[in-house]
Amino acid sequence: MDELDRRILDILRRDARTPNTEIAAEVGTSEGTVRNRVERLVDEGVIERFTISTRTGNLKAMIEVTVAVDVDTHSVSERMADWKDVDFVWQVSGEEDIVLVVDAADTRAVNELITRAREHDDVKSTKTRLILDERLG
Amino acid sequence: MDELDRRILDILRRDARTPNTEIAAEVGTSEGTVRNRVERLVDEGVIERFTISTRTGNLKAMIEVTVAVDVDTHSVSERMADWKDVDFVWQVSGEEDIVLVVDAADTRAVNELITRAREHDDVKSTKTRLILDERLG
DNA sequence: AAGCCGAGTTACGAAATTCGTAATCGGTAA
DNA sequence: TTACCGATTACGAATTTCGTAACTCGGCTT
Repeated sequence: MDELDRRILDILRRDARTPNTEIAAEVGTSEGTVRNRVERLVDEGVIERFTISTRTGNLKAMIEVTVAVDVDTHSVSERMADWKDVDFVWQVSGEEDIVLVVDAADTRAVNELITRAREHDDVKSTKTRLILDERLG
Repeated sequence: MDELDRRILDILRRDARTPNTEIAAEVGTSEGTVRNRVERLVDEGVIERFTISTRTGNLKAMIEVTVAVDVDTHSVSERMADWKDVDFVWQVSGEEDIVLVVDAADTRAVNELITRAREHDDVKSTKTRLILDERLG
């Protein structure tokens, strides 16, 4: 993870479809080097995945979930990751245990997710924040 | 935004490098159609950007920030988005006003961000959660 | 009903990119 | 110095993307 890697990552974060040839020109090296390094970064897990950020609905939100103390948060979060409209599931430190980041069509869809979470036996409470504005770093 | 669009988005979310030809085969249409639709989805803003999710450091965290009531959270969050290691800046509803999602090398780097936030005149308080585990939806 | 329009889809050759692989380079240890 | 190893570069082949023109199929007008 040297400076060259970081510059490549910055470019890909901004636009993951940037061709290796163009990245190479920008950072002053060859296509093959960029290709090798990107491949290595993926292998090392630095790049978790190539993906898209979407705004399919009008509404993004964080649903903070508290589960009972004797629960395996790992398996709970694994199941929640499969729920529709869920972008991320984070196990976090702090008052709550799990945070769902969701991107839904409308408030009804968000409410469905909240309900679904609350209906879960292991879930003690939820707290929802609407994401009013998102800025990418 | 029909079923075909949604299937294409699902595939791209899983791997944004999937060739149009492969997507077309999977959803049962032609390369051109996939290309047209992806282009349209980008134009409509449904796809915000092609990007990578990274784990450059060992530590991800959420820094929840409360700012003074008379402050323009918009401009504050805009500046914070430029800070190093910051992936997202969200303006949110709820007790706190802004949430920073950060990906840092170590606790020291996270602490630097917290300090930087707290030194900001407009920031009244911060609350940090470590992200112990991340699962992609 | 015939004709027409437009959005979406398909077809296909050209351009660009990715990929496989072998040669080369640079630094390091023996 | 020599040998060696990982990283980089070079280059032809395979694949993908791109530009564009033809086609399809509803719906609408006359």
